[in-house]
Amino acid sequence: MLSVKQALSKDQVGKIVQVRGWIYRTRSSGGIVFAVLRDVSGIIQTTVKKGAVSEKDFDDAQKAGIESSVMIEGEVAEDKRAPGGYEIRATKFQVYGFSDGFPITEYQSTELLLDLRHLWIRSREQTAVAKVKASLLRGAREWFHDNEYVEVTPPIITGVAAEESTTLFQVKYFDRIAYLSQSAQFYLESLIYSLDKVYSLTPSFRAEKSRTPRHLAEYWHLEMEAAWLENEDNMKVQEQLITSMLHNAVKECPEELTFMKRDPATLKKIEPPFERMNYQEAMETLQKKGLDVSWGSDLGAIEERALTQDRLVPMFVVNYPKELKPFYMKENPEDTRTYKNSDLLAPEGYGEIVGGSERETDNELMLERLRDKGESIENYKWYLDLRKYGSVPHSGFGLGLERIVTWVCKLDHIRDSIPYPRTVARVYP
RNA sequence: GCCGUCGUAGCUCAGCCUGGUAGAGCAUCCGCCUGUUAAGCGGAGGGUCAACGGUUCAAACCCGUUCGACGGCGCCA
Repeated sequence: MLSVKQALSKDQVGKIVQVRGWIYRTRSSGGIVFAVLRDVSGIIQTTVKKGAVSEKDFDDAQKAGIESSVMIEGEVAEDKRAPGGYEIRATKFQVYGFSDGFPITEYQSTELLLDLRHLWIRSREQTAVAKVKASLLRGAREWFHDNEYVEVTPPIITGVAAEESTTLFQVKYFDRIAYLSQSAQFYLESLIYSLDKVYSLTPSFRAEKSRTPRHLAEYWHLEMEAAWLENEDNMKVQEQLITSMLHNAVKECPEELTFMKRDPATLKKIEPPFERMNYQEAMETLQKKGLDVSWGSDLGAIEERALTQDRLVPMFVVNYPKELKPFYMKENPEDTRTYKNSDLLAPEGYGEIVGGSERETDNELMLERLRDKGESIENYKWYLDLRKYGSVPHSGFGLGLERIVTWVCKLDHIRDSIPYPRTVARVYP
């Protein structure tokens, strides 16, 4: 048994091979059936001629519609008329499962593809995206492994509603209420005291009613936290990690990237260091472009797009005003209006993909900020404890995996970066 | 939470402005076709026009309400 990709080779020409998979396209013209076969590795045309196979096999080949599962045996031939340049001339056509008229046809709407997601994930687009995603993840894990980070497994169900409780999903937890995690950060911070450098890959849940091409209610969150790490070094980790992810995808998935209209060469060229732009400079740049922003304005979708749409390499925006960011970030001693933090923006207008910062170590400062925000101190008791027993400077960040996939695969919407997107309007299938 | 667009055959849409009793292509089924590229030719079946209410002799079409979907903003990764 060969994969389709293996069969598509000059070495196989003249040999009898067996392939199996699903019918991707099929056309019949009386005495000959053209069945294009799909498997994980690609597609290949097979021709089934009357007389070259048994009568039953020929009947089955005529009947087998799109997505029927089959095994085909035949001789590999080079043929200019075949898409891809090679075809298999069948001597056997064995059907495992006939397919009813496949409901996804040439004409598709967004709604249909979401309703039939369990079938649409078989598409070549979805297959390519899934492979690229796996490659990006492998690149990330390799980098973490090479740099002695320990992968840890923080909880998904959490007990207190830390950080803007409105954005959390509630779950019934025995006879109490618990919440689905929106970030593993606090738990990762607690683990650096023993493991020094840690990371985790977990689903994160946000109950924000976001209706945008950049938001999911459930997404895969790659987070890292390291002791003794200052904000500038935190950015170095990000640019190295992302480079490792991109380069691994280029190495493992050049065909899938090209299929998604992403030239692998543009990713190959991305290397550290990424540009660091101060928040202040970002505001000035945007003002020069004619946008109505000033100190204290947040960078929304429009602003991020304006900053990055002509770039090919990600960029950091650093040192945001404190009022725009959460309480746990470290004050910037060079400008105490700001934090030692960074947002990493993807190029080509795709927007924020990573948010990170050095963490505050002064409990008094954090208590003050929490009080200002009207938060209940009780909820943060264990977190504040961490600073009481051998506090160290440390930093970390969170990366939205689907955001990177959206950029790398040039997707119009983040929902296509995950097999079963969870959005405000959809939990089915 | 806010702004906008759209619900007609299994799918993609036309018809709505200007009311008169339902159309096309694809898919399905039946024929024909030995080099097709989501082929071609002939035939058949397939519709509570999202739901409810109103106006009218008459509503897919005009008006209202509800529901659903999608596009965008905000929030974030």
